[in-house]
Amino acid sequence: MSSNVSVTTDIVIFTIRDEALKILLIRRGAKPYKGRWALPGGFLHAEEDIDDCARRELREETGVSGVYLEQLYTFGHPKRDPRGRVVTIAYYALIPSERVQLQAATDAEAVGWFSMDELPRLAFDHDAILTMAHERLVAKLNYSTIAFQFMPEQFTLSDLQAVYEIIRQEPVDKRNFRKWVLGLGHIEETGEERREGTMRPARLYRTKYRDTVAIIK
Amino acid sequence: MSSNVSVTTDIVIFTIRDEALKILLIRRGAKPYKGRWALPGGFLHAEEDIDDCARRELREETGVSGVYLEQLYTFGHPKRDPRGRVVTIAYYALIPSERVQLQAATDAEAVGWFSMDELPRLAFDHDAILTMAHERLVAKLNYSTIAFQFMPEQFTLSDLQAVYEIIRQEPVDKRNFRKWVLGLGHIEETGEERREGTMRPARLYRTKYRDTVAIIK
DNA sequence: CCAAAAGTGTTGTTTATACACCCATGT
DNA sequence: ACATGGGTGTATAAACAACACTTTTGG
Repeated sequence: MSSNVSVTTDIVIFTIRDEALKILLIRRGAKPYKGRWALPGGFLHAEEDIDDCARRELREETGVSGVYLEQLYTFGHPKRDPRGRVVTIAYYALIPSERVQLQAATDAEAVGWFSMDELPRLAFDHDAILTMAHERLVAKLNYSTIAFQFMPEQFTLSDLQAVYEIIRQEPVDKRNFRKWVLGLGHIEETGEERREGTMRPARLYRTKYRDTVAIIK
Repeated sequence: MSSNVSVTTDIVIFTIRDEALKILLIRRGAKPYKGRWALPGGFLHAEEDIDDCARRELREETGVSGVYLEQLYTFGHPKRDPRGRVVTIAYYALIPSERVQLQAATDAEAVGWFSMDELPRLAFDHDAILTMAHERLVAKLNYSTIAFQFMPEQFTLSDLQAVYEIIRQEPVDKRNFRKWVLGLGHIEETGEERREGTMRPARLYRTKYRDTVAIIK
């Protein structure tokens, strides 16, 4: 019952930062693909569930835990890793923008956030993994509450709208958006407001079902 | 680069038969779970792509090839197989009803088609795999042309409607269904008709894009 | 002429889209 | 008083859902 197949998990970590959708990459310090940027990930431990493996890698690379994590797809082309036969179970995670700071928990030199439109060449088949994760995220915007996973505890409707605009790469009508998102019944007013600079304060909202991504419509 | 993890694929094979959605199961002849019904599947070969592994298992168990096959999910709980650490990449396949006959290509005693509502107890975590596959199939009916994969070369609109009714387990309005399915633009008349018994002949259709499952609306 | 499935339109309801002005605040 | 983003409603178009009768055939 042993084999010459190794199993890893790789994680595509998304966040919203500087008004863009960013992905976390790490620079490889060892062969193969030494010096290339790659998705965080690593080998499955002996007695570890695969979800736990992905969570562990996420925590080790970003210091973040308790965020949305979903299995994406399993990649297993025989030649995808020059070292030998490695099957990787790809996950993707969504991190609220506020928590991005915790990235300092890891070796700062070797970690970076990249926009989808300024990606470096990636190690292994990680570009294919990343592309699929991005497609899944864009698709899920339309039929789930996945975007809420990017939000901090409290947020304004404009904050939330910005997430949709950034991921869709196109403007969203303010009134229609508010009608739609309030009609979902998945967020509620906190009663507080955010005062910022010289403008009218914005009402703050929170998600009613913090850890759940619901399928909608 | 070797490990004590084994990798398998398991396949949930759906077809429409006797006016019901059926799943192919095989009876295990060896321990563990000897005598229990299980999903067809088997170990990943050394130089084999994982999709190819699933295709091979499908062919070995049913004699069928060239059908719709899609990766479902990867299951890897450390205790899911009593023999040791086995991660399984689950797939699901859709077989046109006409081709079901080819099942005789395998050991007839040990193979059976089961309806979702009369399933036996299954080996391993195969009930969880099967449940997920079924949910995926039902979900995909609503936003893809996946149901066409159950159809033979030529079929009537009533045949196709029956597939939707069987999977959804509820009646579908004939006029709305026809408007919708013809409006998709994915099927066309063959020009032929099917005469059967003492009733008005039905027009025959074929799918325009035989091997593609399109995402719709 | 009967039985059985094939085929065909209209209406009302819900959902999505387009679009522009007033409000509250800090300086 | 002004600059900035916050907040609000209506009208049109499109998609979806409900619903019943006529047609064609073989016996």
